[in-house]
Amino acid sequence: MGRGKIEIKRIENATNRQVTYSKRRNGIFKKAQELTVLCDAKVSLIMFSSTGKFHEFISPNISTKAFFDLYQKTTGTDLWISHYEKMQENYRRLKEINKKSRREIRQRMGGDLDDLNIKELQALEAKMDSSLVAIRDRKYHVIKTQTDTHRKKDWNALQVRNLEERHANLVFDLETKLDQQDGIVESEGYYNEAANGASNLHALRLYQIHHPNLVLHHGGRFDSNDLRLA
Amino acid sequence: MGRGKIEIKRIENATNRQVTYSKRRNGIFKKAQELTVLCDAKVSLIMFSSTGKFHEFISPNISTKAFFDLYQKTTGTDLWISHYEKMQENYRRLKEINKKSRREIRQRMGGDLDDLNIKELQALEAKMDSSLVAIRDRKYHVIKTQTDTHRKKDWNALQVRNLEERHANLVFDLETKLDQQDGIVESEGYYNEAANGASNLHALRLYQIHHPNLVLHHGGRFDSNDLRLA
DNA sequence: AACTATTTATAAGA
DNA sequence: TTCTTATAAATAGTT
Repeated sequence: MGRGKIEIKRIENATNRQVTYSKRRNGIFKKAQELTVLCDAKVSLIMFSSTGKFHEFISPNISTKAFFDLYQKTTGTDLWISHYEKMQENYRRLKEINKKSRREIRQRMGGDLDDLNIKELQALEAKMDSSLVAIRDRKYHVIKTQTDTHRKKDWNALQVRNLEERHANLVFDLETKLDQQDGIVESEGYYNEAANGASNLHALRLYQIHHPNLVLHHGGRFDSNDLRLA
Repeated sequence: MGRGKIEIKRIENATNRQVTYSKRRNGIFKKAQELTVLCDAKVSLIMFSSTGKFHEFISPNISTKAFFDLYQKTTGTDLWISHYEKMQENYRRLKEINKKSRREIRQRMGGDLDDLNIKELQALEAKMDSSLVAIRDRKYHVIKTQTDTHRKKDWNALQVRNLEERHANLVFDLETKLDQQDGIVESEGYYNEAANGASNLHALRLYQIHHPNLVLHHGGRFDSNDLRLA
């Protein structure tokens, strides 16, 4: 439609191409606008020229975000899935770690012991015992370094400690005889994984670059109210 | 452009509207296609009719996903951010819970005790003690219910147990005297939060609905190769 | 950015 | 729907 018929192929002359782009862009935006109004349709028309200039038309009755949601819902496509999957994977990992931690705590609290065998129970007991010693050590340290107003309590505490020490030795001797196995269940290895999960997440942050040549046709108008640069 | 000029306003007759939509849709798709080729532009044209029928044209030299990435990059908009933020919030929460769990375990292992006061140390010790009792109970239970081939071990274990029981009582008595406080630090409250975090995440799963009236114009063609229903 | 000869799109009718 | 065709609209080439 013009002085002569043209073949639909890339216009090699850059100036001509730019001029044609500009003319036809207005034409297609007008068409989109008319379609929106005449047929009560929702239309999203986004284009980038060969020089990277951006233009958009979107029906006034919908936002770009809503349009996308509708698009994804309709097509069954999920444009976010790759991002989501990475994050969900990290989340899943963290949950797993959490579950293990909670279980470990429960066991150390004396619950959730039903599916441990003797070997495991003994290992757990040994750990607990040594931990208790450490906690008591710390407690006595704190008590000892307190002011003289607590002297009496210190004495009591030391009494407990001596008793416990003697007892611990006794237990140890008996346990040594009892034990037939060697290894101790190691269950802290997964903490490193947690740290990795966190740093991977960081890489998911989306960039936010503003393009200087931004040109917007916004819905419902084709007159000079459009925002234009260049 | 037709037998008569028309006013650009919603066509009230549904049949006419549908017919016009159909004709003009073809027209605008052709225009988009020509623009793509003539001007070497990237074009995304998505539309939904008033009856919800979906049609799309996208330039053959780009995917919808890539188009969107380009769109976001160019406009500085981030259509995913709200989804991301929710997930990040959950992730952050889970990490916090995890940190607490790990700290609690470390404390129960006898580490990380430096910033606990006497009160807290005593509470921790009490917990550990009762946990140890539970673990031992379980161990003896397992031992007792084992076959007769382990009878000798059982006997040893019982010896340990008796000793420990007597000792535990002794400790308890002394501790009772020593303690001045009443409450016990409760530190399991956040497990509930963990459960909530997980279920919130669940709600983030994206729906995947395939629309039965799906119609696709895919890039670069306007002949009968298009997939069409309806 | 305008002009205008021509092509193209399409409204109405079949 | 699809085709036909008179007419409106878009635009290629020109100024």
